[in-house]
Amino acid sequence: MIPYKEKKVISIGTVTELTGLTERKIRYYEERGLISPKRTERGTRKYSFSDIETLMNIADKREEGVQTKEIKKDMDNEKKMANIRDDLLRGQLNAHFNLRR
Amino acid sequence: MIPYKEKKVISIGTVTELTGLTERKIRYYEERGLISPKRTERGTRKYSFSDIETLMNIADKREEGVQTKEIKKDMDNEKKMANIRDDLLRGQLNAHFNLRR
DNA sequence: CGTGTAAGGAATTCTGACACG
DNA sequence: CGTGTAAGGAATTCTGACACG
Repeated sequence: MIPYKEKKVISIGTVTELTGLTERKIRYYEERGLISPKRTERGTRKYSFSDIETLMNIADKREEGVQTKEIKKDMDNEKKMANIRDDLLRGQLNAHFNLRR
Repeated sequence: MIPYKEKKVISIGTVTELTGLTERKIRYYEERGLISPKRTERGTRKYSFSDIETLMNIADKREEGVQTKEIKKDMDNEKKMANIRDDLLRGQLNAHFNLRR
């Protein structure tokens, strides 16, 4: 199971088609730290399917009038929560298997 | 579960990096019917992760000296076998659920 | 048959800036 | 703050062809 979803291989032109956003917006959201495309040696941006999903969520939030700063805060928060959840789960699994030893 | 693997969004330059093949070879294998990238309105080729896997298999076969015609025959055959298998499975499932009715 | 290469054109992508608000 | 646009350069991609074998 290779993580195709996270592989950064899509150029910005294709992203505009997939998301309906302009290049300008996409680059601006990067500037604000909402997404982090990879750069080729030459400097062209490469996005993953995951980035595209994020961009579509951003587009929805922006339509609701949410500012990029707010969107970023929410996204960072979600990641934090996910990490806490994963840490807890890991801890429980470890405790479980340690007890069984 | 979106089929990222089949979505044709990768341009040929990225494919050369991912597969190690030259553009010439990639286009030639298309000419021989081994792969079928999508074309944008403007005419640039777009490949899927699935296409990339196919290309890597082709590269291996070519190194073994297998001709493209032979490779195509094998690939077509594999697809045929997969279809037969799927048809059989579908038939069994249908029979199963019909009997239960 | 399979692949390299030079050729010329057309579209892509990038950055920094000015604009409006 | 968020986005549009014109500007100029650099790299990408395409096709058809000649080459070698």
